[in-house]
Amino acid sequence: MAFRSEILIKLDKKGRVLLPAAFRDELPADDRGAFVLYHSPNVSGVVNGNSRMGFDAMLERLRAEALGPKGSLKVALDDEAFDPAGYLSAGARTIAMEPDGRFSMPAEFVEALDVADGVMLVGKVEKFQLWNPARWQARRAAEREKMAAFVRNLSGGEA
Amino acid sequence: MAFRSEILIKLDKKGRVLLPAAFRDELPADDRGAFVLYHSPNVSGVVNGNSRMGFDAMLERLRAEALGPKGSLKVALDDEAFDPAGYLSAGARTIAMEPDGRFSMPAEFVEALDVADGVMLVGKVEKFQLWNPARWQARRAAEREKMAAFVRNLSGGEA
DNA sequence: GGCTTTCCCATGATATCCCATTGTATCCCG
DNA sequence: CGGGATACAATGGGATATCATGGGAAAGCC
Repeated sequence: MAFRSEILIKLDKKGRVLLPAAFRDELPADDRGAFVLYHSPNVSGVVNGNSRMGFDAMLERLRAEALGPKGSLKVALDDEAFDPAGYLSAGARTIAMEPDGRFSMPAEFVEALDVADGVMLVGKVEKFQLWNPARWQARRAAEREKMAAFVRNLSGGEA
Repeated sequence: MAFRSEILIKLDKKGRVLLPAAFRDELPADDRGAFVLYHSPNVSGVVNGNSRMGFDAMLERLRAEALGPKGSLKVALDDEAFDPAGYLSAGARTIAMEPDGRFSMPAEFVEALDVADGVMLVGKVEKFQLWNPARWQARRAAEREKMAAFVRNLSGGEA
């Protein structure tokens, strides 16, 4: 399971978006009818997506990391302590797809992305992202620079 | 089963509140007609909600954890010892829904939340919370900071 | 008999279902 | 290897169902 490629998809006047076949094929075989969208925890204007399975697994790792083994009972009772998994959940929505792979984009995400008639879907290995197409172009240009620098600094075995 | 998303719901002049479809769908298939509301054990102004099943399971874990294997017998007899599960139960109410998913909010919760015409429902994975909308905004803003810090401190491979 | 609670119906907005269209990729067959 | 036939991906749009909400009528309850 690995999300790849960037695909520009129409947002039609009924608010529907198609999850491209390339992404649908990466959803678990036994849970193809729905997936999860959630606000990026630290970048505004970015919405992340994953399979329900993938999202839940991430929450679980998060809690294990943040709270230790006895965390589950504490997190169930303590409403004061900060719970990163709870935070992400609040910003997440389960999205059901029609048989043809389309879904209606919740208004909150349309606003967050500030998109009007197209959404850029970007594969990020174990998750994917939704971007405003123009913003993604800018981001992508910036990342190209960083990637080049990263490769340059890989100081391989060669002199 | 995982509660997600935040939804603002009207509290109408008859004291009714709708449990949104997104939350109703997370209730066990064989127990869709009712759920449980209970006061947060450590944050005033917050009311928690869960399926009857989920709430009971939490109480059970609580007793097992707090009192050990022989806890159930002890708790049945010892009225002197403090029983956290009993405490939570006292602050809990089973809420029956109408077929359309609405329920009438008990006055004690309306007071605790200090709401007049709207309630914010927030998904927290294995339970959900009810908030005064304005208070939730404040809480959410604070948590956004904490989340960003949390992500920052995940000390990736970068130097 | 007023008051609250429950049941039922109404309504606007949204989401879902279903069918149609177009373009591209794949297949099949000689 | 060409040349269509076929399958599937992406999109549009009408009809229908569901969601969230308001409000009237009926059924308790002191």
